[in-house]
Amino acid sequence: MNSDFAIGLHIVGFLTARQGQPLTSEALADSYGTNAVVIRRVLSRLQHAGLVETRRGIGGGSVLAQEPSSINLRQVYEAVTDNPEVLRRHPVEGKGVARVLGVYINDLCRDAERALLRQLESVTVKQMDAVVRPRIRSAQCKPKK
Amino acid sequence: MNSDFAIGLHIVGFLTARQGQPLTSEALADSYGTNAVVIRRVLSRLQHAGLVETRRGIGGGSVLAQEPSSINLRQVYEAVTDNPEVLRRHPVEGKGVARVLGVYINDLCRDAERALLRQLESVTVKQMDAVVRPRIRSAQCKPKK
DNA sequence: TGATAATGTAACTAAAATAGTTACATTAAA
DNA sequence: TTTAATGTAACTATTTTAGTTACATTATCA
Repeated sequence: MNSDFAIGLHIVGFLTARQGQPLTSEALADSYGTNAVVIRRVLSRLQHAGLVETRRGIGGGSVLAQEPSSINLRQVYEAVTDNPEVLRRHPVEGKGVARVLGVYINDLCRDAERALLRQLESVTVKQMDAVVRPRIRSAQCKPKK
Repeated sequence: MNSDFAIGLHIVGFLTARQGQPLTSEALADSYGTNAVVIRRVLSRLQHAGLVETRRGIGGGSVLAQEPSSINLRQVYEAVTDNPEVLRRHPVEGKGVARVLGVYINDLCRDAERALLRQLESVTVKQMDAVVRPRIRSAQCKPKK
């Protein structure tokens, strides 16, 4: 697993907090702490999945392409991930015991991953924003006293 | 994620099917299709977790150290894994938005992983064996007709 | 129209993770 | 005491990951 899911959530979360105000890949990169190209590569995937829209040129940048309430975190995960597997598969070219075990183990991995995806699916971007945004405000407006 | 979980399950599954007959790392390696040292490294972890017992010397090898019914697959997973995280964390050294998002995203990853582990926990080695063993037999005694 | 500010993307690099291998010390059984 | 096994360190090759440079493309605006 690479960092693309964390980056994707960062992008989506940040864009949502901005409520339609476009953010540049540069701003996102500064925020996440990486290079703008790394961000653009993830943005490109989010675009293809229809989760984000990007405009070039002066005043350009990215915004969410859908309502935060209609995007769940599994969609983000799948948008940014080539291969959704998080557990390494058992080779299945073997024979006899090896093959039988391989098939069983791989089915099992799929079940476990399904459970993970169900969990991600149960959270929408809107729900994420509802938790995150108030914390951002209170973090920015320095703790009173 | 490396292949250690698949290897660990292979080991445990194979040992269980053997019902107390020790298997050498060489035999396990041939079965999985790797080098015996790779197997021994995983065996070493399974031993430390108390899931497997190994004896050196002639006639040596490994056997299960517990009843198959009292081992679940989460135990195998945790035995062979340094870091049980399957989703890459968000860096959390940032400030403001980055930090708030990071904390939220990491909590979320933990929840998703918990769902995956719960799934693994729900399957015992005995249950695995109950599915796998019959298939091994029928694979060995060539399909009739 | 031309300067500017943004994205898109290929190509390269450094570092880390992964899997495999060799070598050899240790242990236990026959 | 020979033989067959494990334990483990050290090394290598490959792949993955993250980051970077470079530059073409696109859009805005003065």
